[in-house]
Amino acid sequence: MTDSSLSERSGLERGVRDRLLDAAERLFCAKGFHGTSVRDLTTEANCNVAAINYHFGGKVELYSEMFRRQIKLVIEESMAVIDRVMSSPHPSIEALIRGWVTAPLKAVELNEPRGLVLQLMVREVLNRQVDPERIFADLKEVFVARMSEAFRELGEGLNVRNSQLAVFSVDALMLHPLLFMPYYRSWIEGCDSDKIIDHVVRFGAAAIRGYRGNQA
Amino acid sequence: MTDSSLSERSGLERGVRDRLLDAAERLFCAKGFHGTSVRDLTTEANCNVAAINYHFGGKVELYSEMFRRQIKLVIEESMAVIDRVMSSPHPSIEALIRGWVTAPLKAVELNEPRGLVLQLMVREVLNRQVDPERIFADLKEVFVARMSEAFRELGEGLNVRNSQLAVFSVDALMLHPLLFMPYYRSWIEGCDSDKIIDHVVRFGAAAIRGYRGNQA
DNA sequence: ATCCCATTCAAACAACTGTTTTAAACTAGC
DNA sequence: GCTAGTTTAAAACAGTTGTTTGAATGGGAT
Repeated sequence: MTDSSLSERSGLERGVRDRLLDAAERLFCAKGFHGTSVRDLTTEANCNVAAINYHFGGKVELYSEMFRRQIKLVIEESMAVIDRVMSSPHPSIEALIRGWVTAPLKAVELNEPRGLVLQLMVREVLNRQVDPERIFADLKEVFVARMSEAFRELGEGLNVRNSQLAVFSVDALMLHPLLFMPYYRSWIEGCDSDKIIDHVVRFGAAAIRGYRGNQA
Repeated sequence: MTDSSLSERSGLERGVRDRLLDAAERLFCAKGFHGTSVRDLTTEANCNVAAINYHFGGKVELYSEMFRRQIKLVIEESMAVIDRVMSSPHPSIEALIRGWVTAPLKAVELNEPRGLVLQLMVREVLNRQVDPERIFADLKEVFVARMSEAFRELGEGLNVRNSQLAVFSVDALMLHPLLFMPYYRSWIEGCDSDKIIDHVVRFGAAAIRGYRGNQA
């Protein structure tokens, strides 16, 4: 009984290339680029060290490939949320923010990849392992453009720049607990992810409403 | 003419230990912990590789030492700002937030250590190179406690938990442009650090005022 | 001058890094 | 069954990592 026959029967085991991408997702998110060696990756993926260079060309290429795949998923999910909220009968700033931040914050609390990859995105911006422009181009053209447009529709009176700044700031409100969740939980009494989400929604919505009134 | 006599005359040259701490500040902030080798550090400090182990015991101990020193400075500055604003004739939420965020955001725009070390703090939380509790203990006990207290004084009606969450959220509003300043500048037309600071002040103050009204 | 202690130095240390090599195993096509 | 092409394997590659060694300095105190 060879390995391949066993893997075909189980129906779960995937090829070496996919196993490496899965291992990369887990390990890079947990320990970062420099903290993860190619031997960590290949033992996690149950394959030979040479497989990384054979299938991807090198460690950084594997990293970029995994990163690109994840970013694409994040953007798709986010766009779906915006469309869903904006096409609902009574769209509101609160519903929009809640739809945006709930999934990532819930995910990071459960240590799921959906939240961890956002942490890695921040780390990546600081480490500059790959060219940021190539990775974040879609984020700018697609997500920020669409979300700031939605903000202008819901919070009337916002000009373009202020709506873009508002998108960045709500991103800030979400990213902060996403990065520092343990500190929220231990420093603030009785603080769980539900309370944080409610806070972000109310804090962000109040800011956008109040902000609109006194802009230049 | 020996090295020591030369250094004494110049009055600027400091001991190897201090030169290593300076080099650590520059290089760790620029390239992170893993991205900086002990040989990078010692050549920058103009000393032998063994000096790190002799004076600090190892690379991580040098890192911790530099980090501790910088955190202390950050906390002291922040506390001074709070005291200055709160003892002024007409303290306001706007003045408090502006005093808090101006220095770091200006510093990061000029690539000064005052701002870079805050970037490194975020990176450190993600990399977990040193024990976070030991480093951030003062931040919790001193800074968050005092700032949330000031928020409660200025924004009457905030309870303890909401004022603490507000401190975290304003920190979020500051940290986000501090990490992503280049993206603010290139994605948002006509966006400089002054406009960002004004935005954070108005956005944060509007949130706290509006937030207060509808809390449970 | 002699001793002592702190400091600095070049050199070597073992362990680990990402990548390459070369041969073996496998899978299809004929 | 043979062969061509893709995939895997063990081993070695050259380079870097953080740390240690042991000898060589330096300046005071006795």
